Amino acid sequence: MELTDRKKQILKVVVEDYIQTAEPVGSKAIAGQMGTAVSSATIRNELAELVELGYLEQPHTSAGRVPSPRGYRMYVNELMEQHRLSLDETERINRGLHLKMEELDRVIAAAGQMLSSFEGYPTYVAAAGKKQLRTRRFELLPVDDSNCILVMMMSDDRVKSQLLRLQLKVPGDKLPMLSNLLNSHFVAATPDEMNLRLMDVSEQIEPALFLLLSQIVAYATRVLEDSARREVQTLGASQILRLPEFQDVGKAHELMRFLAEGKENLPTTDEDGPMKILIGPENVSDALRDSSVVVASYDIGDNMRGIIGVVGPTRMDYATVAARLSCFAAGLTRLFDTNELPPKEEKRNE
Amino acid sequence: MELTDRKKQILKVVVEDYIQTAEPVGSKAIAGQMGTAVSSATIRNELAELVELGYLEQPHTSAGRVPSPRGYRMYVNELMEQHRLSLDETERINRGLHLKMEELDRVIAAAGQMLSSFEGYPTYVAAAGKKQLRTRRFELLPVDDSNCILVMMMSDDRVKSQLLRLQLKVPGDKLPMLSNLLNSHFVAATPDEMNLRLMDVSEQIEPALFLLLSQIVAYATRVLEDSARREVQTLGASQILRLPEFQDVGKAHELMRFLAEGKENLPTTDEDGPMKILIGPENVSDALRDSSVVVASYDIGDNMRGIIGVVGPTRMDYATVAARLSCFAAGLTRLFDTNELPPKEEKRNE
DNA sequence: TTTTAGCACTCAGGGAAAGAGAGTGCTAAG
DNA sequence: CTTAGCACTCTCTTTCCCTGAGTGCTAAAA
Repeated sequence: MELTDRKKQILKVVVEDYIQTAEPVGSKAIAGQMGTAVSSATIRNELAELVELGYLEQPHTSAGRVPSPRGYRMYVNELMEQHRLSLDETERINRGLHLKMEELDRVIAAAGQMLSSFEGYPTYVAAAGKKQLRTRRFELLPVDDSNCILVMMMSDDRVKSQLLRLQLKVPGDKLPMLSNLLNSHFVAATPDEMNLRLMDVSEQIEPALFLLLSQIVAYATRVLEDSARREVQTLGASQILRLPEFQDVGKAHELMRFLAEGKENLPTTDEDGPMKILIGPENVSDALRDSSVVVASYDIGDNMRGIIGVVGPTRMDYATVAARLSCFAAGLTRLFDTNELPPKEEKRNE
Repeated sequence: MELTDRKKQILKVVVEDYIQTAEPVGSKAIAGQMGTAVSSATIRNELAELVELGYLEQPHTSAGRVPSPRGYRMYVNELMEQHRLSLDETERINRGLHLKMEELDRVIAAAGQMLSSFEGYPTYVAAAGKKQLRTRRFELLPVDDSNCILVMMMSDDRVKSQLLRLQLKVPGDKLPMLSNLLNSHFVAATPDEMNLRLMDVSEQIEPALFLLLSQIVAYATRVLEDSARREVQTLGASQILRLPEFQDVGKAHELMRFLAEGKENLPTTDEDGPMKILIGPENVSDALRDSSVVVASYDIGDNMRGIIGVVGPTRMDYATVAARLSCFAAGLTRLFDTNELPPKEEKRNE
């Protein structure tokens, strides 16, 4: 059943009032905030029906009304007005994002930190490769008798390097040979393939070199696997302690533990959509059943994709949070866009 | 004035009982726990004097006694018995430490995480170079017309690399020349010196190369500075919510904010000592005034030094915490000892 | 002089009782 | 369909009282 316009209007007022005050909203207050002049009694009748329909809840008989998850959902889907960020704020966000030019993880973490302090809620961020990473090129640089440098370039243009401590002395002039071997046999390989190929060449080369080779392959495998792993960082978790819904230490503890330990289970955006809102029980994780999550995704160059999300009480200012989040996501995508702004080599850092 | 043996014994009982229960300790309970048979009345007299002397406090007239910071200090300095970890536990710690072989930051963070879950308190970790880091060697590898790879080795044997996006096309055959220039003019330099030297060579080379050169120098400078910066990580902050002293959300919030935002001000060990215990008001930071900190340091190879610390209520089990912390510090030092265990190149990772 | 038993006293914590206030549901009139 | 009026409900706060743990003091015992 479709709600009448007036019911929707009332629902909207209730949600927005409750978002601000965290107190059940009474009929009189609603009447005051509604443009059209209707008496509180009328409102009361409407409220009773909205409760009936499951959009509102009543903490106890003689209290005001509180939105139910379903009410929030309706609000988010139909009632909520697009919040327009002030130019000033957009500016501030973009400026903040451009400030830092460091390693990928840190830029993202800094963004999450900033978002968290804007919203007053905890946030989380993560980045992961879109497709399986592969090796692209190897280079071995001699250092001295017992050390050499391994440089490895990956399919997403990132470069990793590492000092290799040689167990057995390998004459410097063997390195180019080994380097060639790597580039001929171990390029464009996924972690799984690496080890297979290692088997293939095992008989072609002398044992001393093979030892070094397997050391290199092990390192490369780990780097590839590491980059594939999506590492979630949470920021500003302590913010929840400001909120009235977490004045109960037990509840606060539960959520904070989840944010610290179970963060891998925080929601992601769907494949298609750029943003996703999960309200209360819509969350799968038990720890989030009384909270809401808004999460957006952004592109990191062409090969990676990241997410940035906000965790808050169901009584969250969805309009503003969603607006800010889009702004952040857009800003990050722009920041990582390789086709723009030439002097940005730093962003591909690791 | 020196305390009598019996007073010390009583103080010890009070501290240890309070550490366990977090409840003020009464004279009767003390009488029960003391080996020598004395009546509670006698204890009461002694207690009154200990309060007089500032070793104990009384929350209110008719409550038991609670150790004052001074009491804890006395306990830590003289009364506390060396806690001996069980072999099993030492084993577990060392096994846990050896498991991970990743980037430095992560190994350390993993150690902090483990420590935190052992103690049930928040922990913090950090690592920093002992002396100013310098450049040691540069290498430029061609990729294609508009990209090349910069490899840079530092005085602590770490290697960093980076894809450089060239603003102007630089013919591949110019790279060795540039590489030589770098190795002849920019080696063994601190960040400050780097820029000075850049000035020196500015006229010797053509503008296109100079642009690239300054890009490289900027990158190198940043890397050197980054490595010098001591980045503190805090772990398990939410643990405090389990403690009775932080059932007050306000207090919990204050400390958690500090752990998240002011962590740079967390105490370090002194130059000399390997471990340091700070009790309540001995802490400089306001947020730690009601808490205690135990911090230990460890060596990371020859060039770096790290700290690992525990934050808890003044009512902390100092004996156990100190013992575990030493074990962790020793384990980490051993883990990072380059002169041992040949196949460990990974630990010098970044 | 030190220790002990005895006893009155203090004070925090918990529970019951009472009052206030906000808000509802219902009824009857507009 | 809307509104005014009114009785009713329920939480929250305050107050009061009681209980119990633990003390401090005094006077006797060692």
